[in-house]
Formats: sequence, structure tokens, C-alpha cells
Amino acid sequence: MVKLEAAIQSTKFKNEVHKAGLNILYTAWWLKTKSSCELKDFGLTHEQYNVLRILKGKHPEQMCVRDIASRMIEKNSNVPRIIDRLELKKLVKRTQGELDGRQTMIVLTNAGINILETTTIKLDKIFDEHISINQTEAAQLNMLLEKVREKEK
Amino acid sequence: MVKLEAAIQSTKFKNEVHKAGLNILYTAWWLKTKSSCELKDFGLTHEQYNVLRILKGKHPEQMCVRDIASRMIEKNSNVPRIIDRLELKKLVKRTQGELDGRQTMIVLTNAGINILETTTIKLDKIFDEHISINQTEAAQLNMLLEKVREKEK
DNA sequence: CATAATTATATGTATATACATGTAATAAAA
DNA sequence: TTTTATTACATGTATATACATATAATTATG
Repeated sequence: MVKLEAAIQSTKFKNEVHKAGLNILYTAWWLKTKSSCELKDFGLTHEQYNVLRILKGKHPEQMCVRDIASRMIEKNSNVPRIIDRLELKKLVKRTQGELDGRQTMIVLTNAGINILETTTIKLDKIFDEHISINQTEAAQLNMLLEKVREKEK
Repeated sequence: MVKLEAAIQSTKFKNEVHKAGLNILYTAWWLKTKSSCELKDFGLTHEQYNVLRILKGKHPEQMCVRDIASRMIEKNSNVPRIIDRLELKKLVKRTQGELDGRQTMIVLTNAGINILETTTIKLDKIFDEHISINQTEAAQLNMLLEKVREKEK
């Protein structure tokens, strides 16, 4: 087990709550790095993968940009720009909305579905192999994280 | 309490461990956003603040770039470039290393110390007001996060 | 001592975040 | 209906991440 103290070369924290904040930030970085590492082989970034995964949830239906954005983990992601890159790689297709001309509708291409399936298998494996908690501990962790954000507006 | 399901508009997760992964990523984004919001008034980014805070830990001693980098939460941060911006704002001072000519030594200026003190008070307040867990829960959370990273190399 | 390898930092490029602004389509109001 | 406001998306800018490469100083090796 690697303690936060070793990871960020720091021994004094104001208190356990303060340390928990840093621990969450560091663990998120650790997780992102682990998965980005796998995705690199497929020329995908973590964020591009996230958009593909969101699209998969509705496939074969199309989704508008706003709808995708609302499901992103990092809410400030610039979804149109991420879609630009996915479109260049021909993993998604853009069409103008028919009902609402302002909307841009996005749908996965076959290439998109294929790359998503392969990468998802790889990522799930990484998750299973590198995250060392059991389901009960994970449930406890989920409860605590949601409690952290209790005062979220 | 805001459930992850509501935050990322998603109801089905593979299992609790998988959900915990997403929950960690989302909570980290939430924390970063909260603090960046405060730092904005001072023209500082989260990462710039992190560098200042690290320098404070050794002040009035100088620190070399590598030493700062090893203490960063996000290990891929481009520390020389972050220091560029802090130097422009005259919050830190760069000097070439005397013992080792390759090193660049960084030290906080008075302006750096001042801005750090003010912002730290504000950020600690945000932490206390917005993180809704007690010390015991935080300790439990720290234990679980470190267990998540158990297989860290 | 001269050359090679290593180390510390800087710089360059692609992509992302954070946020402001622009543009076109739709909805609401006078 | 004409104007105004809003909405959906795109685009622009500054900074950051992720990673490759460059440069200069130091250390190791022959």
C-alpha cells in the first residue's frame, strides 16, 4: 500500500479531512494515468473514451452535444472539440438536428463501436487487476465520497 | 447528498468497484472546481497554488524544480512552465543552482508569501464549509483510497 | 583527460480544461 | 410580426497535461 505521504512527499496535513481532499485528487490522477496508459495504444485519450462510452449507452440512437456534456465526468469538458477529434478518426458521425436545427446529433460509427469494445475489455481488466478493494469496501467508499459532496449545489 | 447517478446522468454501473472509480474521478473534479473558483479572484490556478504551497513548506529555503515536481499531486505537471507564470507575476524568483549548475532554484518572494497566506485562509474555509465529513469518516476514506492504490508501483 | 552516459531543466506539440465570446436557430414577448 | 431573449453549438485564448525532444551541466568510464 502506497501512502499519500510517500506519493506527494509530504508528511504534515492540517487534519484528516484536509488529507482526504489531497488523497482524492491524487487517487483520481492515479486512476486516469492507469487508464490513459491503455488507451494510448488505440490513439484515444481518456476524455475521448468517455464520450464514446456515453454514446454507446444510447446506441444506435443519436445524442446531441448537450446531452453528452451532461454525462461527462469533468463538466467543463469542451465536448464539441472532443467530438472534432473523434470525427477526424471516423469513430463518430455528426449530423445537424432535424427537429431542432441548432442541435448537432452524434452517433457512433462501426469503427467507433469496434474500438470501444476492444478498449472497454482492456480497461475493465485494468480496473479488476489494479483496484485492490472488494465490493463491500467499494460500497463504503461510494457512500463516503457522496457524503463529501453532500453540500453540492 | 448528490448521488453519482445524478451527477453524471447514469444509472447502470458494472459493479460497486467500477462505480467507485467514476466516483473518485467525479469527486476530484468537484473539489478542483470548488477551489479554482476561489483562486480565480487572485489570478491563480489550482496548479500554481499547489507549487506555491510546496515552496512554502521549505521557505525560506530554495527548492529545485525536480524537488517541487516530486511533491505535485498530478505527477505529469510541467513544473518549469507553471513556474514561468508564477515568475511573471513576481510570486517566485528563479536563480541558477550554485552547487549544481543544471539546477534552477526557486524561492517565494514576499508577494508570493502574502498571496499564499490570503488564499490558504480562503481555501481552508471552503474545505471546512463544503466537505461534509467528520475526521473519523475522513480517516476511513483515507484508508480506503490507499487501499485502492495498493498495487501502485 | 576525453568521451559517453546521465541528470536537470527547458521547449515543442497535441489535446484538454476553464471560460469568454460569436453565430445561428428557436422561442417568447411586444 | 417584428423584436428580443434564449438555446445549442462552435470558436478563441490562456493555462495545464502528457509526452517527446533539446540543451547544458555533471558524472562515469575507458
